[in-house]
Amino acid sequence: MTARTTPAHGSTATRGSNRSGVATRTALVEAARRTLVEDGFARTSARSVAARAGCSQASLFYHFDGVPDLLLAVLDEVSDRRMAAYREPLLAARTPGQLTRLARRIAAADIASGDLRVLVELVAGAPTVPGLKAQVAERIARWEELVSQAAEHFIPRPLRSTVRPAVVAHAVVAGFLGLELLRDLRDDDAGTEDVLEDLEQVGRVAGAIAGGAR
Amino acid sequence: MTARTTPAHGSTATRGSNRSGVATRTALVEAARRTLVEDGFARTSARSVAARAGCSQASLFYHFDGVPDLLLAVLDEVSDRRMAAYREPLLAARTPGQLTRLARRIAAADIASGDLRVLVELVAGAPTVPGLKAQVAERIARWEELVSQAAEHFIPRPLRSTVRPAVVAHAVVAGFLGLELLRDLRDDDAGTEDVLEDLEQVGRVAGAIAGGAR
DNA sequence: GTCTATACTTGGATAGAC
DNA sequence: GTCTATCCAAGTATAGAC
Repeated sequence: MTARTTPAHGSTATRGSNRSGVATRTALVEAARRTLVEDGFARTSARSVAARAGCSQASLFYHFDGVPDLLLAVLDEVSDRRMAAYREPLLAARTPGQLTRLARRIAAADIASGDLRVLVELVAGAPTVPGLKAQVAERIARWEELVSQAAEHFIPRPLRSTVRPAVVAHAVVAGFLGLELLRDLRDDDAGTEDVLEDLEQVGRVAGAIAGGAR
Repeated sequence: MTARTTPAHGSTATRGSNRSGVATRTALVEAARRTLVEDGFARTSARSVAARAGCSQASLFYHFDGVPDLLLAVLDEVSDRRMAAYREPLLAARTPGQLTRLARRIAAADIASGDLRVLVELVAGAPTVPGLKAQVAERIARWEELVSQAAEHFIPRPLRSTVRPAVVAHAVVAGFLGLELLRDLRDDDAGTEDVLEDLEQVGRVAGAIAGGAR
């Protein structure tokens, strides 16, 4: 149940001034993403999204099973794009200095693009929408797994039973989400900037101590 | 504008089987708190709260200026109670071991009572409700100040320009909120438990190294 | 103070024309 | 595929009786 709606496209023609079906579908996903970022989960309704996408509500329900289904499509788009961009650099990091610089770069990009906001809105809003919760949890879990793998390179084996990589990853993801949550509350990026700044300083020092500075 | 509604109570009598006005007011605050915890911000409506409080919607609008005003009363109740309970012990902590044990105790209590959930729901939901945002931000700021003061005892002076107490406090608050955000997503406390467990282990070791173990 | 009843608004979702 | 028109549910808020 709740299978993703993917209507068959009989003709691929983009006829005249009307855009094709796929174009409308794409526009809806992008409109929903922007609405989540700019107006928040609560104000992301079929009406508001359709208006931004420049189509009618009915089109939304033609292309998707409902609003939650559309939100899931947004999550997948953001999730896949982030994973593609960050997976390799994260696994390639070897010194604390590299890792913290990378973390800062990722945070800056995710904040500027609104991707982090999309994740926060969905994580915070999903629990009230029956089907969404599990789906969102799965995407977050994938992200935690990646961070966990990256963390393994930085936790000496004898410490791994005390400072477990998976646990560190959970804390890191929670930290990112929490920082974005607070950032929206004060719409002042300074707080997040400062945390990353201090973290990078610490990472730099740790990298130097570890010796393998490059 | 948007001043808190506090109707004058001419007679203090609790007459017959009807509870007094203050009792209804209190019941509404408690009902709103429970609704936030159990159903989330989105489902906390005048209807749902009044039903749980055992009174009519109209009573809610008599005692409060509207739903946001009621939510603010909930925030104050939770905020003040937490501050009263945690202020002294937090400022009294002197070893990392003490601090992490305390942090764990606080987290456990806040999760069990639902207070942390109230904070998360309000921080996440406030931005969409015009008046609420600034008020919630103020309460969170108070909490950050306290944590900042506690953190000063643990950051050696030469390090305080690199690891700024206020920044650490911001990160800590973000971490708590983020962990609770994720906890709700998977309704499985294990993740949070593990983070606090590992943190306490690290704190214990750090406390021993610092020498001042007690 | 508290109630019932009601006016008004917004959102999800579908029918049926084109 | 996309639209307009429409139905229905749920929310905020107020009026007026008691």
